[in-house]
Amino acid sequence: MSATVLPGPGNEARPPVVRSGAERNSIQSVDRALLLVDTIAELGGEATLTELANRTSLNISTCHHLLATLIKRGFVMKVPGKRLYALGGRILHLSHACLQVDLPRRAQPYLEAVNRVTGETVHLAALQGDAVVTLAMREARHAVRVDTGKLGKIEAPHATAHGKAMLAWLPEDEMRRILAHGMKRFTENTITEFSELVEALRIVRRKGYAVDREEFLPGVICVGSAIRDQAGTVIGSISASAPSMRATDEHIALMRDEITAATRALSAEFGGPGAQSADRQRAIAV
Amino acid sequence: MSATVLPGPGNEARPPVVRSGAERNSIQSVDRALLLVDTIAELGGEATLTELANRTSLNISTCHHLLATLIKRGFVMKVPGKRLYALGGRILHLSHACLQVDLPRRAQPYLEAVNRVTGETVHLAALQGDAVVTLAMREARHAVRVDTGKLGKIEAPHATAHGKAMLAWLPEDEMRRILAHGMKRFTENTITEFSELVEALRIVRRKGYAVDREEFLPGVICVGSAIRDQAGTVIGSISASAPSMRATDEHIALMRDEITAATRALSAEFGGPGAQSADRQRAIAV
DNA sequence: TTACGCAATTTCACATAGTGAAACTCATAT
DNA sequence: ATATGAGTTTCACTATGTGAAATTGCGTAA
Repeated sequence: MSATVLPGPGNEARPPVVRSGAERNSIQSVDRALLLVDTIAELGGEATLTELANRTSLNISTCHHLLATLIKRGFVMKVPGKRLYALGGRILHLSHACLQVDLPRRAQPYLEAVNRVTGETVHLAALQGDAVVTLAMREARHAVRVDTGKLGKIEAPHATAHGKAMLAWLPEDEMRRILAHGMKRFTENTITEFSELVEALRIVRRKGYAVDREEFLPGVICVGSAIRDQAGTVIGSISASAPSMRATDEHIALMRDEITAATRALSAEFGGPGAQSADRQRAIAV
Repeated sequence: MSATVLPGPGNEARPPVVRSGAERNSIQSVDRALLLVDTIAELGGEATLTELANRTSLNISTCHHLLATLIKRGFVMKVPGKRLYALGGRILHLSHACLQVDLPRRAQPYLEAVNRVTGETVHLAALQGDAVVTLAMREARHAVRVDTGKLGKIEAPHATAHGKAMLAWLPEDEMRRILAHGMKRFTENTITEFSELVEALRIVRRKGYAVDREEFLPGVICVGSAIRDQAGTVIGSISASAPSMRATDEHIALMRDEITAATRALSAEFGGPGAQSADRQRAIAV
C-alpha cells in the first residue's frame, strides 16, 4: 500500500483504495457492475462506453470487462448497429419473477371464488425455471373429491391442464426445455406424440383454456387456464379438478367459465390481455 | 497452481479453476452474483441462503458476500422476518427503464396527432435519474411559435408543465430529490414555495394534467400530462406550448383534451391507468 | 427454562482473479 | 488519405475475492 510510483509496463501506481465502513462487506467488482447497470438506467436505458466510464469514474477497460460479463448474462445488451449499451432482456424476465412473488396473494380471492361456485378442488400453479409448480390450493367440499396431494413440482406438464394451459403460450424453445424430461404415458388418454401436443396447444391458444380428460390420473378431469401479463408472458395458471363421475358437459362448462373468468381478471391485474380479448375468447369457446 | 495441500488456518487447498473459452473475458465474481440473481428468479423469486449455495455450487460464504453486495444495491432484498432472499425493488425500477427505451418510438404518432390538431409545439419528456429530460418534439406550424430550443435536461421542473405533470405522481422522497436544486424564480408566476407546489401537484393529480401559465417563460403557456405504467409509475409526459397571444380558454381546453387523450392512450399501451380512470378524469376536467 | 442442531454470519491467510496503463484496432470525420 | 477518437485487448502486479473454519444466532425439542 505504498505511495511509491513503480513504473512498469502495463501497470502504474494504483491509488490505495481504503475500504471503509459499509464497503467492508461488499465485493468491489460486483458493486461496480451493478453500479453500471444503475447508470445505464439513469441515462435512459442506453449509454456509450465512455459515458459510463465517465459517470462512474471507472477505468474504461474495467468498464468494458464488467459490461462483457453483464452482457454474457443478458443483463445488458449491445444495441445492434449502434455503439450503445442498453439494459438487457434478462431484466424484464426478472421483473416477471418479482411480480410472481405476490401471485399467490393476489390469486387467493379468485381461487376461493372458483372453489365456491364449482365446488371442486382448485389449484394455482406457476413456472419456476424449467419446472411447473403448484403454489396454492383450495380443497373441494364434496365427499368424493380430487386429492392430487401436496403442493410442489408437477412432473407431467404434457398431461395436465396446468401444464398445457401454460405451455401453450410459451416460445417454442422454452416449451421444449420444459418437455425435455420426455412425455411419459400415464393413462390411455395421455398425449405422448410431440406433434399431437403441438396441435393440442394450438387449440388451447384458440379457446383460451386447456382440458385434461383423464390424461394424467384415471377418473380425474381438469380444466385450466393461464394468467398472462402485459407482454403476454405466462405468469401462472389456475385449474379445477373434478372426478369424472361429476364431469358432465354442463359441469365442465361451468368450470371452464369460472376458471377463464378468474384468469382473465388476474391477467388484467397484471396488465395482461383482459377485457379486449375476452369477448373473442367467449365467442369461440366450445 | 500446485495440487499440494497446504494446511493452514482459514484456507485449505483451492481446486485450480482453469478459465477457458467464453469465461476468459468475464469477471468471476460478477458472473457468480448474476447467477445468484437468476437462481433466485428460477426458484420463484424467493430462496434461502443454503438453497442458493447448493443450486449454484458456490461456497456458502461466497454466496453470502455476493448477496450482501446485491442487497446493498437493491437487486436483492431480505424478506423481513423470514430467512429468505428475494428479488429487490431495483429490478422493477430497471424494467421501467427498459420500457422507456422505446417510449419515443411509441409516442411518435401521438406527438404528431397533438401537433396536427392543436398546431402548437409538442414535447415528449421523461425522468432520467434525478433529471427531467425532453426526448422528442414536433415544431408548431405557426409563424409565431414557441421555440424552447433543443432537447435535453429541463432545469426547472417546478416551473414547467412537464415537470409538474410528472412530479405529481412521484413518491415524496423522489419528488424532493428532483427539486433538490431549489425552486428558482423565473417569472412573477413561478411557484417558489414548496407548500404551494405541493398544493398545485394535488390539483394536477385530481385533474390529470398540469398547466404552466407563464411560470417559466414570459408569454408562454404549456399544458402537460403524465404517461404512467401499470404500477402507476411515471414513465414520461407530453406537453404542448402556445404563445399567450393564442392561449384563449378555448384553445387551452383543446390542448388539454388532445394531450390527455394522448397520454391516456400511451399509458394504456404500457398497461397503465387507461379507460377506467378516463371518465373520472374527464368528468372533473376544468 | 435449557439444550440441541442447523443455518447464517464473520474471520482470515493465501493466491487467484481483477485492475488499469498502454498498445492496438476499428470506425467515422475531415 | 489521414487524423481523430472510440472501442477492445494485453499484461504485470498486487489488491481483492475466496472458502475452510470458527463464531454467532435462530428455531425447536425436551
